[in-house]
Amino acid sequence: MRPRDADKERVIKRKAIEMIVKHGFDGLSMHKLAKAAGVSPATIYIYFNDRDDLIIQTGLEEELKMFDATLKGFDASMSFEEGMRVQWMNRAYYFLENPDQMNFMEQLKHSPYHHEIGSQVKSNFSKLMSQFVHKAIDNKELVPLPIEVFWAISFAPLYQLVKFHINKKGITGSPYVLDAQSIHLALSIVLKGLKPTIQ
Amino acid sequence: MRPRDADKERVIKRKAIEMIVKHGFDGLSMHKLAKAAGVSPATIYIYFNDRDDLIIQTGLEEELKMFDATLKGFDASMSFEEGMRVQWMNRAYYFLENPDQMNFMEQLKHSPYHHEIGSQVKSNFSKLMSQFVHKAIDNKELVPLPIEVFWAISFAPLYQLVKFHINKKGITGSPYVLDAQSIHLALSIVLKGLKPTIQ
DNA sequence: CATTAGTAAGTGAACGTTCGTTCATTTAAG
DNA sequence: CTTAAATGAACGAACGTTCACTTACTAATG
Repeated sequence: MRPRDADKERVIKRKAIEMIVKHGFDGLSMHKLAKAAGVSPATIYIYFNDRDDLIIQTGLEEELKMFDATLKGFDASMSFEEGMRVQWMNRAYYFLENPDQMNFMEQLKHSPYHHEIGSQVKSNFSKLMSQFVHKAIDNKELVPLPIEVFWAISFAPLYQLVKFHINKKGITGSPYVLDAQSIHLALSIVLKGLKPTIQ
Repeated sequence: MRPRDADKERVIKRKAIEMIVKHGFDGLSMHKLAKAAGVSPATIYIYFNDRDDLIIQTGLEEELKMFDATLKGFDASMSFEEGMRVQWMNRAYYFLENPDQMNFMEQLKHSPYHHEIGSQVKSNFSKLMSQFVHKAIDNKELVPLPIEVFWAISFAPLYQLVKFHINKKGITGSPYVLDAQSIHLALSIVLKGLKPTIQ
């Protein structure tokens, strides 16, 4: 028996991400992908059932890598502020170092494929996050709020800043580069909003 | 001379949005769009140069409508808190009442078309916003920050909450409905973070 | 007011191309 | 020797776009 070439699957996925980032889902054709990956079109169908499966599998793998990076050094028992800092920095560095993967995941999240990637990974992650949030609320380190409101306020701003950076354009359309100072400033403002006021 | 049917262009754009929301940019074919809009494929090319032009023109029109709705009752001379409240509520209601348009614009923003819709509208809007922000900083109603950091903290959370609502799924994957209470809670937290602390 | 000439809107069929996928065959590793 | 990986050619379907043609509205004409 002949074994599968693990490299081949990796190259196919990576090239698929590159094509989607450059030309959108429209621009991902199996013929072009095969050429870019240096394989026959038929070879792709050894590793994936069809085009949709390729996209979804690639999305799931990237999601897993992203969560792994996010949770490096994180522990649900951390103080609220420290846990937030770890997650912000993990995310910021991962996104800035992997702009294509970030861009691909954002396209995926805003496409109809979104509904098909409700994974085990995501479920485990949100449980951990839920623990972290409820503990922080109980400890009066965080104002009481629904988990979705917490998420939106905590992380949506970071994602938005990174998107400005990756697009190289700010809100006015002029060139934009995200620096460490802005990340820390944004985080401190978010934390100020989220922490209960001392009476 | 025979005049153009203004309805026809509107129907084509609306159906294009519906198809993109349901099936992504992949799912927008000129043949299917023609059928859905009740016209011949060739008719679409009377109103638009090609498929890309159709998408971009539709995006520009929606952007204009969105900014109009956003700025209803807004004035750059308002107090920071009141201006923020007006914009949050305008946006929230417009998005919740026009989920397809919101979804379409979000797909567009995260696609490669993004680079092609740097419009006059957007430029005017960001100038107005810039005035509002700098005035608020001068008046010590707002901590000093780059406009992109302001934007990310101010509005990204609202967009995220609306997306949860439109997808009918929260961060955990369970059903989610956004209510007025959560909008106000989120806004108050954002404002708390953005306002300078009184010493 | 009725008729007509002119013009752009609107059409269905057709174009060549590219699409996703499969198949008969070859290649290479256990 | 066996078996699955890997292939290039080929499939029908669908794609974006165009073209020769008809329709319907405007405006000039009498």
